[in-house]
Amino acid sequence: MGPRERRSREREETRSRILDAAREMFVQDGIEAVTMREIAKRIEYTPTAIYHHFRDKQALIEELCLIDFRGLAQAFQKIGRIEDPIERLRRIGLAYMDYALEHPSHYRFMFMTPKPLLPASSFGISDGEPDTHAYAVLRATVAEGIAQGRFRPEFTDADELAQVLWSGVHGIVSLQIVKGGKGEHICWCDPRETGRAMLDVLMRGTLRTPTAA
Amino acid sequence: MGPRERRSREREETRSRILDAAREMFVQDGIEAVTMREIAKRIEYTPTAIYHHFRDKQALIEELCLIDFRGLAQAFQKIGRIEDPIERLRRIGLAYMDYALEHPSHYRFMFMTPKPLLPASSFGISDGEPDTHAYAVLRATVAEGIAQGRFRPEFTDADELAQVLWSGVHGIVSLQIVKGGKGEHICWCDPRETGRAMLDVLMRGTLRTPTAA
DNA sequence: TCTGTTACTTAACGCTGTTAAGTAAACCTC
DNA sequence: GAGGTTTACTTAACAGCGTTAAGTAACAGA
Repeated sequence: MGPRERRSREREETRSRILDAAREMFVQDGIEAVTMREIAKRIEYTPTAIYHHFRDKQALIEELCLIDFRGLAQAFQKIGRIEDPIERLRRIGLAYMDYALEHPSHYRFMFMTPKPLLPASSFGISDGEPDTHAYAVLRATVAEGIAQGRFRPEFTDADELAQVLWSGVHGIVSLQIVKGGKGEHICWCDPRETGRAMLDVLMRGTLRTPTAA
Repeated sequence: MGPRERRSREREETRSRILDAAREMFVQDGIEAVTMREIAKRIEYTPTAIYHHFRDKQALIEELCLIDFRGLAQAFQKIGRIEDPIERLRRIGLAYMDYALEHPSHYRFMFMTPKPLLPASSFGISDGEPDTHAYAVLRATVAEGIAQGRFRPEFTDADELAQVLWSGVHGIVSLQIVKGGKGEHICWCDPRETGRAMLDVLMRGTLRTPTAA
């Protein structure tokens, strides 16, 4: 615990302060309100200082989202203990929608914004990024259901079925995030309700033996 | 046909040239590549000239999208002649997804980007904007199906059911637009295929008498 | 011919993300 | 302990953005 450790600990500390400031602005005012200058001002540094901790703005926000998405990964892990793969799917869907609706800014950045093509496993976690990992969990669960013969016979491709299910819940939350409520003439229903309805529809539409309503 | 008409015709002409230039950049390089300065350069005007035809960038692109979305409205109108509301729903879903996949930039701007709160029927068309109108068509068709007792008894709210169906197809195309193919580790299926699968799932999940596969 | 409107340009403002160059302190080595 | 290197940060600037105030030159109508 010489001065070397202290230095790198201090470095990590300002790094965290940058992330925390960015998070606050990010969730409060949305992604377009996050400017490097304002993040810097909030922590009383110059904008340039941030570039010693993050390659650019994209990388900063990406890391922020990745960190915060670990919450979803943990929720998935807990769900993973449920035996019945179909019940597991249902719970995964609910957890996913809950997370999206509670972190709309994060969700928007991760799943509603095209990335400028990140250089393929840009940092440490390799292909363990939360989104890819989350898809892997979904796909595995779907595959388990297929193997158990729980789905209708036309669903043989785990990727296709997983993507249909993902699209269903993604559709609900993304439409809600971008159009929900506000000035629209459309009378938007409670997303938790339509979300549950969607999940029911997806299940009844894909399962061989429909569960009792 | 005095010089007065000629003047306003000329005005309309440069207005169209702005829209055409913007459209070209918009579909080719995506929304973030559209800068006022480059649009102006392409038609050999100064950036300021554009502001004599459009309030700001948002209004320009909005009008562009609205114009181009008339193609979808026309497709919906043709479909409207089909008698069976369920078959009509299916066709509406297919037309919607086709349009989205053929005009990803337009779609992204219209349904995947939060608007800075347009001042409620900002110009002429009032609440006849294509997106609201398209939803009205969908909702009416759903309501017709409900009235005919075609859906499962738990679906009584036309808005809720319409939003579930819309979310289903929106989920497919929006996920495809933002994540499709590219560098991902996920093995993405052909969106036309997953789209059809989604439509089948939605129908089987909502209809009282499931159609033959 | 005069007057007012119209379509456009020039020049600028304030903002953005980003970077080259400089500084001052802390560290390691001799 | 002196010298040199590394580190964390600042200063100052660049190029680009959307947007606007003010000016200009051509044209329309009286």
